[in-house]
Amino acid sequence: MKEGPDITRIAQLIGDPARANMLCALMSGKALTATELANEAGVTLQTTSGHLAKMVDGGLVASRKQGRHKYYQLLDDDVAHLLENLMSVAAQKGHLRAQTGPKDPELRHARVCYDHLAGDLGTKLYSALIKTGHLKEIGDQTEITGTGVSFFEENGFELEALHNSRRQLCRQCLDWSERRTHLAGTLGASILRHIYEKKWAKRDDNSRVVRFSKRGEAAFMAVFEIEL
Amino acid sequence: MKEGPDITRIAQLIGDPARANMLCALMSGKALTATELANEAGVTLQTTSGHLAKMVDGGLVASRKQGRHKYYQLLDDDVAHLLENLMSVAAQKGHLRAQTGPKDPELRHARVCYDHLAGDLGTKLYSALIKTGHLKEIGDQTEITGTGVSFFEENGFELEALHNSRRQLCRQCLDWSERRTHLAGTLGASILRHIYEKKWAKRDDNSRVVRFSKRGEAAFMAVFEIEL
DNA sequence: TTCATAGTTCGATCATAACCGAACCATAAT
DNA sequence: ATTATGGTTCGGTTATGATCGAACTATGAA
Repeated sequence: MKEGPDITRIAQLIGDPARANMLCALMSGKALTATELANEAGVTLQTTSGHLAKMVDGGLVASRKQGRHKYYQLLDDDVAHLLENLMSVAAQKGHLRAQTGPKDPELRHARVCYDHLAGDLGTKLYSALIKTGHLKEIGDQTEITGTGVSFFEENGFELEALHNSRRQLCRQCLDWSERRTHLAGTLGASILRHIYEKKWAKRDDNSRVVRFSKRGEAAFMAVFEIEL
Repeated sequence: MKEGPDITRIAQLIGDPARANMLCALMSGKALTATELANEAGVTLQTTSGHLAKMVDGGLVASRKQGRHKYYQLLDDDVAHLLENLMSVAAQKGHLRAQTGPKDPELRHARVCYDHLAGDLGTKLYSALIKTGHLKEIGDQTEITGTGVSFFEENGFELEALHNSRRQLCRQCLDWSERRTHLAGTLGASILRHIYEKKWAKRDDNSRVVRFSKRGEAAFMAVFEIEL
């Protein structure tokens, strides 16, 4: 047999604890420096440098030099999608971390998944968009509807620009904590940006947590007609 | 950070060459014995036994005893999906295998990709379905059209049942040999079953090769209006 | 210039785990 | 019963690669 692309290399890269921690940190969508990633992974800078070189070589992360800092980020959203998929399978098989972090409940409530919203609120947003008819599912694919176009444009989204992107507008992403779908793609990313712009929520600096204010969450729920 | 499910274990399991080969072999959907998997992986039976125990423990494969044989298969289609995803990223990043096998030409012509047709014929089938207007591409997604529905139903496909499946109807799958798209999803699987039922081709027992008869291939090309 | 910070490269150490030989258990055929 | 086949367990070997200390380069600040 032995045909097909060689998955060993990619899986091996992800399968090291230090590198896996770095990749999870990069799932925040933020570009991080080598030093920051070293802290995340709990290894020295030398070790980190070696790991990052391997991941750049393997096509998982991209680097960008800025002054005397070197910023690293996930190469593209296919890599992000793969990682979330891995998390989903891992969660399903019960491979949770030995010690759950203090932020675990917050993460399950609302977190960043690369560049869009995930967690309880993310899945609820998705359901609401389907229920109000702004999006519709065709098989496992999701598309925007006529009323959806009006809705988003009335709320200041520039769909034209989103449509012209190389990336797809709507994409389903499996949520590891909820085991349900949330919305990825340029529209998903755009909604998260909208949330920040409206100051409904802001990001936690050292985690994937998206922290809504009380009023922000209420406004968010109201605009997108999300039910409890 | 260090929150969320632990992806290390799963990735580590996949990231070993012997285990990756076994998992790829199991992507054929068939249940295989430990001995068969040992041959696939090119390691002794003892080593294989150890690998399989780890993968069962890790939730990637399931075993079933039958007489003095023990059959192994992928645990569920989430695992298959994850592997597909990994292959797609690997192919995209150019991680192909070093040595090509003896059946390589046949594999490149027509082979099974989990449960659907891949290779030269697979990609040509896909192009033909687009060209005849039975499927249409919307960004990175593919959908069936009105004429497509008629076409498949006239040819005995039960689209209703396919639509109701949890899996998606049409899905693009990147072909490693052709570097082009072929059709996956329930429709893709259904077409492959159709090919077997019409006896246009049959599977090679020890590989993913799909071997068309001369007349079978001609009939296949004619029905789907595939051009050379 | 001098110093400090960010990151890389090199070499040595060390732990993990893949591997196989050999012995073992389980099922089936003779 | 005896033999053959399929699979597991155990122990020892070996290779890979993660790790860090130390020395190095590069950029920026004083």
